Amino acid sequence: MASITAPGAALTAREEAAWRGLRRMQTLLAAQMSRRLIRETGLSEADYDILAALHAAPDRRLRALALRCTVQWEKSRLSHHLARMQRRGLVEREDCVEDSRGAVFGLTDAGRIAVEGAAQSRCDAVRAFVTDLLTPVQLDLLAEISDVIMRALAEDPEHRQIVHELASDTV
Amino acid sequence: MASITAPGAALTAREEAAWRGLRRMQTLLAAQMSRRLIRETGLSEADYDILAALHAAPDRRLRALALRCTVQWEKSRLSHHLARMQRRGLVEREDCVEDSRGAVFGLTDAGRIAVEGAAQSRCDAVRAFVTDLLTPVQLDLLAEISDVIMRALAEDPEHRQIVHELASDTV
DNA sequence: AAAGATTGACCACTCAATCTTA
DNA sequence: TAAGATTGAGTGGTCAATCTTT
Repeated sequence: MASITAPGAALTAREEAAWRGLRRMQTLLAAQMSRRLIRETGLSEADYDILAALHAAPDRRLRALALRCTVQWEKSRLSHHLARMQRRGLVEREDCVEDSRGAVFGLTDAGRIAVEGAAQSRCDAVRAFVTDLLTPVQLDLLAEISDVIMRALAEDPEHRQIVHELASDTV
Repeated sequence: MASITAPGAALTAREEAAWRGLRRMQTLLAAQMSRRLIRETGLSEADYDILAALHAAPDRRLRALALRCTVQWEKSRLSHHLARMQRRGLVEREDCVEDSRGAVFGLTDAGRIAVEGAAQSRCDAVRAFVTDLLTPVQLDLLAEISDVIMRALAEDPEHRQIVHELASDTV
C-alpha cells in the first residue's frame, strides 16, 4: 500500500514489510521502554547511559570528551543534557586539570544511588520486550543485522565528520 | 561493560550485545535517514508518511482519525504536525460533512508534487541502508523479529489505551 | 587556526487541559 | 458524558554561533 509511482523501481513487498516493520517496532519499542523506565526509575534511557558510563569509570568521573565517545552524541546535546542532569543533582561538574578547555563530570551520591536502583528495572524491561521474546538464534542474528547496518552507516559521508571528530581524541 | 551490580541477574553478554546493537543501529539509522531525506527532498519521514497516506486515499483526502489509524501517532502530535504542514502548503484542511467534530485533510498540488518527487529518494535510501545490505533470509527474519516484538508491546498495558482509543473508530 | 565545550534560537513530541459537537 | 480535535506548557533534540584555551 501507499507505494507511489516510483520511476526507477519501487520496493518489493518483502522490502516494504521489513522496512515498515522495523520502523514501527523501533518507534514503539523506544516509546514504551522510555515511558516504563521513567515511571519506574525516574531516569530516561539517556540519563541511564550517562550515569552507567560514569559508574563504570575508574574514579566515577569522566571528561565530557570521553563521555561523548561512549554515548556517541552531538556535543551540544551532551552539553545540554549534562547541564540538566547537574540541575537535578545527578552529576557534578569540575574543571579539567590537564586541559583547561575541558570539563570533567562525576557521579554525585544521588546519581550513584539512582543508577544502581535503575539497573534491575532496565534489565527486566530489556528481557520483557526483547531478549526473552527471541530464540538464541534470532538474538545473534539481530546483533549481526544491526552490525551490518551500522557498518554501512559509518561509511556514509554524512557520518564521517562525527567519526572524525571523535577519532582525534585520546578517550 | 557498564554492567552495574544487578541483584537479580544481569543481562548476558549475548543479550547486551543484541540490545546495545539494536539501540545504536536504530538511533543512527533514524538520524541519518532523516538528514538524507530532508536534504534531498525537503520532507521528513513524518511528512512522507502523512503525504503517502493521503496520496493513497480514494480522493487524496482523509479524516484526521483515519490518518491517525494509519500512522499510529498521538492525536496531539498529529494535530501539531498537520498544522505545520498546512502552514508549509503541503496539505489543506476542510470541515467534515458527516461529523462536524471531525477534520478532513487533503493533498495540495504542492504536497502531491513533493511526495511524488520524494518517493524515489526514499526508496534508494531504504535500499542503501537496509534492504541491499541483507540477504533475503535476513530480511525475512528481520520482519519476523519486528513482528514478535511488536506483538509483545501491543500486549503491554501501557499500549492498551492507545489501541483502545483507535479501536473505537470506523476508519 | 583548531579543539573542547557552551549557548541560544528553533523545531518536534508529550502531557494535560480545553473546546465543540454527538 | 464521551469522542474528535486543538492548544499551550514543558522537555529534549539540532544547528549555528560563540568563547576560551591550545
